[in-house]
Amino acid sequence: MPSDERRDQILDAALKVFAERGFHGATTRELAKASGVSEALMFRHFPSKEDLYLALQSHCCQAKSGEKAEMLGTLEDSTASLVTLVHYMMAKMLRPPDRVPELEQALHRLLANSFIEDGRFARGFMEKVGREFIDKLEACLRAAVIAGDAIETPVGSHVGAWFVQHLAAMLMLNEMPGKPVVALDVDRAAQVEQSVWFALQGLGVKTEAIRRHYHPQAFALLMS
Amino acid sequence: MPSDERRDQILDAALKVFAERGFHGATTRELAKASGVSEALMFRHFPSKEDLYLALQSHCCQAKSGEKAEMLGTLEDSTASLVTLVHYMMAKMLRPPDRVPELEQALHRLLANSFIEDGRFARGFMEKVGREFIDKLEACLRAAVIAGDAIETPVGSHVGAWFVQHLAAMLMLNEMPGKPVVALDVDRAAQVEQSVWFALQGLGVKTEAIRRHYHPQAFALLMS
DNA sequence: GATCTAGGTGAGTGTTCACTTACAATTCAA
DNA sequence: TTGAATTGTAAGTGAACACTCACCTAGATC
Repeated sequence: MPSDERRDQILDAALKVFAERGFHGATTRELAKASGVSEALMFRHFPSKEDLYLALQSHCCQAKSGEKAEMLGTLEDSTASLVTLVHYMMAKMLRPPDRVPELEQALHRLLANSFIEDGRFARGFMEKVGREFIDKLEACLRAAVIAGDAIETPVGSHVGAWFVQHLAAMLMLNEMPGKPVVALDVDRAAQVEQSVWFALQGLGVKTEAIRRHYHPQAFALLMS
Repeated sequence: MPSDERRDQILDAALKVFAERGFHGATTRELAKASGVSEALMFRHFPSKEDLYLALQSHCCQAKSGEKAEMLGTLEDSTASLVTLVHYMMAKMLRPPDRVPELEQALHRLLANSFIEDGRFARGFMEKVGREFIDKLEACLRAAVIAGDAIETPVGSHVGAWFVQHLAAMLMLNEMPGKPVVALDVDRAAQVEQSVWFALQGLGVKTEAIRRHYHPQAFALLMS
């Protein structure tokens, strides 16, 4: 097999193993076995376990970037888009664990680990991948203010957009162990709906405007 | 030295080491050295590394519980208390790293690790320690609705209270690596202020009521 | 003052770790 | 057909790991 393919194959397998066991918890034997090659070959492609880990991180950054750009590009800057964006974000984060693709789950774990370590991977990832989302959300919020659907508040649009992202991230983190850490006594759909309301209200969107633009059932159908 | 004291001494030292290096990253040699005893003695008190880790988790749960109860008890259920609570929470999470006591920092890291693992520790901790806070916040929110300071929204008071807690947790997590993962271009005080606004608005508190009750500078003086 | 017990340790144990070496198989241009 | 480069591995290596064991020591008990 050509060198690049092998490399990618090793990286793909390593993502799962590192995500499951953490950097120190993963052994080189496991890593090699998971990618179906000998340890020796793995060490030829990546001179050390640490190098493999770092390569994996930049591999993830490149792979994920750009994926969303097209979807975001088709949305105009408006209150309706704002609602769509926020719902999309929350619904994505609150999917039941078996609906989250294995690779995405692994990536989330890697990101969470980075927060506990030096944060470098998470920082790089957020800058490349989170940015587009935040920028769009911000633009839509400003459009909503101009349209009279949202009021000006002391929460800056940029900061507010990040708060929404933070909330979504924590909702996901909460679901990451098999059993949620905090088990709210409402079902998933209601949790999505309420988190969307909370976020939009937090940004200063008027109650009446939310009611006008947000129809959770319609969104649910659209996305399934 | 009596057995219980030694036990506690080992646990205190282990908290820091486990927090810094993670479970797999921490070696028994380090753990013993940090607590100033031989490995042999450590293994007499805790039959395995895993046992030490588990003992540490329940030790933390017990130690922290009850600390806040008195402070919360003195607050009446009102809009003013709601504002106070939310500001207190956000200000606490957004302290500059050097103002966070070492033990608390370590506890936060342990909690974050638990989210990535099976979540059991975090779940136990939230149930014991988070509950009081959430209950109080919920009661205050209901009082605010009755007082006409907040509107009824589709966001349930219990769910809303947890969203506030989630946002606060993520703000902290964001600051956990030395350098914040997402660096917002406003200073800490403004970040606290804006997160309080965001949270209160998210809960449905009216703009006018927030403006009437929330005076960040006054709070800042009060708490320093 | 002999004995017992609980607190304490230096010097290991076998195992597993990240990483290496020596060497075989395949490819492919000259 | 050759031979240099690339792709691959079985079988190691020393170091570090979690954990143990034989043996101290101080002070209470009889």
